[in-house]
Amino acid sequence: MQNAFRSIGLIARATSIMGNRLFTPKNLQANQFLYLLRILENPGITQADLATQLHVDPSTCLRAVRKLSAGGYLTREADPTNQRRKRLVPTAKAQADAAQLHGYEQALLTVGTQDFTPGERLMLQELLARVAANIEGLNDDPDRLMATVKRAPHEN
Amino acid sequence: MQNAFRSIGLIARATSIMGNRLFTPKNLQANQFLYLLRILENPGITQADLATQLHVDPSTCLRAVRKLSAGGYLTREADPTNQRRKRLVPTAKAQADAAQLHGYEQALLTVGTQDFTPGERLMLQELLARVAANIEGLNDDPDRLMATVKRAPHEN
DNA sequence: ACTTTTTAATTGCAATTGCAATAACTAATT
DNA sequence: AATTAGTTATTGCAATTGCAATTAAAAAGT
Repeated sequence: MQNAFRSIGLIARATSIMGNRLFTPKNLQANQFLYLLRILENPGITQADLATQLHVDPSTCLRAVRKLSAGGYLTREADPTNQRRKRLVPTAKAQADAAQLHGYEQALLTVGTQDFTPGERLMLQELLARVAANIEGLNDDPDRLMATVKRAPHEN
Repeated sequence: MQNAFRSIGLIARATSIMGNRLFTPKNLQANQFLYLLRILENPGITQADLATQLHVDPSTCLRAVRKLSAGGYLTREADPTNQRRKRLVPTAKAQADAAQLHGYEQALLTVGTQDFTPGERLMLQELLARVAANIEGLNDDPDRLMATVKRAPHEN
């Protein structure tokens, strides 16, 4: 049996490529659909919070959001209480695509777990959510992973 | 509960960043350690096969391998039976780092599943391996995913 | 034997990414 | 109130990525 993280990497690369190919006709490359889904579910979210949710660099988030804005999928409204914060609000165009975006996510799950029992499907989602939480915990203490790597380093 | 593929994307991005940071002191950026692990486990593997295993573009694979070669981690030996095939063979330097690379993979698993029972850990690995197989199956029939996306397209 | 098709590795290109540093604004401290 | 520290968004930069097209070699078909 393979280390679970190898499978995770494979699946992530494969689905990213498929998603980008599927949505390029709508000018939604580069995982922009991931950002759009989150904004649709959290209207008014800020870039910083979105970057945290998606585990991408704030600058990466900025550029994806900028492209979505240029494409007419969202507007960036300054928060009256805090001039720096830009609230990301989906447009009607984004709302029109929401169903297809969720349909894509659901299709991935359907095909990816096509031979699963409902119980297995639920189990997978639960276990992965826990792994994600554990990995996010490393953000607050990155050295913990290093400490867990026990073998000798063989420095150059 | 989140769609499993969201968790997969999050985990993949987070671990990729951590891995790159951990191995930059050894000049192993850009997921090169993933390639090196596979080559260590499959000495003599060709670039095409490696690209298939890792689900990356052959050109991406070429450039990662080229950097590993430049860094002294492997040699590229022409296959006598087929002039085109270049067999990738790990060097002693690569062997010396093998333990640390496996240690990193193991550490990821340890931390990522720190609150799991052994049974849950095994279950996760099995379910993910099956998902990976299902997703790879899409390579042979990419339209199947599109067909599964049922919602209306709302073309531009 | 000759042509066509497939395979393996490669290159140019445009686009995305993360990191480091910066700007602008807000909060906290003295 | 003034200075310091922290937050939010941003930009320059170097590096990686996937796609499309190219080269070279092998296999298949005629």
